[in-house]
Amino acid sequence: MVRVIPSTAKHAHRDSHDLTERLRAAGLRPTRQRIALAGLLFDQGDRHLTAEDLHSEAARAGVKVSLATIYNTLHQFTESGMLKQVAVDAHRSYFDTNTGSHQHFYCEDDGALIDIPGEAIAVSGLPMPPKGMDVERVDVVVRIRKR
Amino acid sequence: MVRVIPSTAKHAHRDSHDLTERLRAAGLRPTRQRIALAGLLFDQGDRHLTAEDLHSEAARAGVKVSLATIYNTLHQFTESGMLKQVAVDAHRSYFDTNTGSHQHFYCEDDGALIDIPGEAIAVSGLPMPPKGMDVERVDVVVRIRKR
DNA sequence: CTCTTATTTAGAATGCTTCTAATCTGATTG
DNA sequence: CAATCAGATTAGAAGCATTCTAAATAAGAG
Repeated sequence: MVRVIPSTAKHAHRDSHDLTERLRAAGLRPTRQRIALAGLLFDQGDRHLTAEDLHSEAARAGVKVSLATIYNTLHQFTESGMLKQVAVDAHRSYFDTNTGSHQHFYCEDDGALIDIPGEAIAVSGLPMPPKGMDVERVDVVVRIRKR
Repeated sequence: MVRVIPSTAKHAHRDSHDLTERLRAAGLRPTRQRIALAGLLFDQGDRHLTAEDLHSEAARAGVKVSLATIYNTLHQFTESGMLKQVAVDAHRSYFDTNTGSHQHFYCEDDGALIDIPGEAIAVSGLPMPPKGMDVERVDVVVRIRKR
């Protein structure tokens, strides 16, 4: 009986190459840790996760990475525009792999975030920002809870 | 020469009485600490401040209050609707004495918050919340920075 | 005034994040 | 391909805001 090489092997190779290029483009050395974390972050659609989430996910995936590196990497990815940081609650800070313009439902019961597509929503009547200041971005958080 | 009783004395008395009633209405015993903190919080218009801000303000005003009480009080006031908590940044958590519907500019350079009146701004195109959930409130944060 | 219960408090504990200094690795050069 | 060196990673310490704990204090009822 022939053991079929899983197709993920091929993907892993292709992805790893893409990720390497992506890191280089961001001015970051494609190290083992950064490639692994980028794989976890970007290989499964839009995600919202905390530093701790990513750390345990890496552990589960058998990637040995220190918590310090998790933080460094999340911040570097955020600075280079690969991630967006979402401040939703004094207690929880999420990193969002969807860097496009979009907004969130925030469930106060369990802390879950749900994307709201950017096209769906519109904010009107914004006053001018104070003199000498530019608008960086507009965040909308719709706080919801179980009825 | 007659020493005139400062008019603030009269106000202090009136305010203190009002505050006492307000605390009672919220189901909170009007203790020395809560009355003093309520005075600092509500006697000077709309304010955005952190626990640490209030603590040092109390110290400056000669009111002896522990930090634990500051936190307890801020949370109790928030639960009873006298304050609103504003999550704007992973690092800074503000309490807002303006509990009406309004939004904020957030200056990423220095962490300052500036009110945007609720009437000015409108959010349209909000999708329905997931089944069984109610919208609690919609927060808009306009992030600005120096040009 | 006494009793009961809520409140306050100092200080310890927690949790998340950043810092430090040492070690290691990726990339470049000879 | 070995040496080099700046950049990256790491364990653990440190930092900071917040919460917890257990004991002391103060408010309100009777």
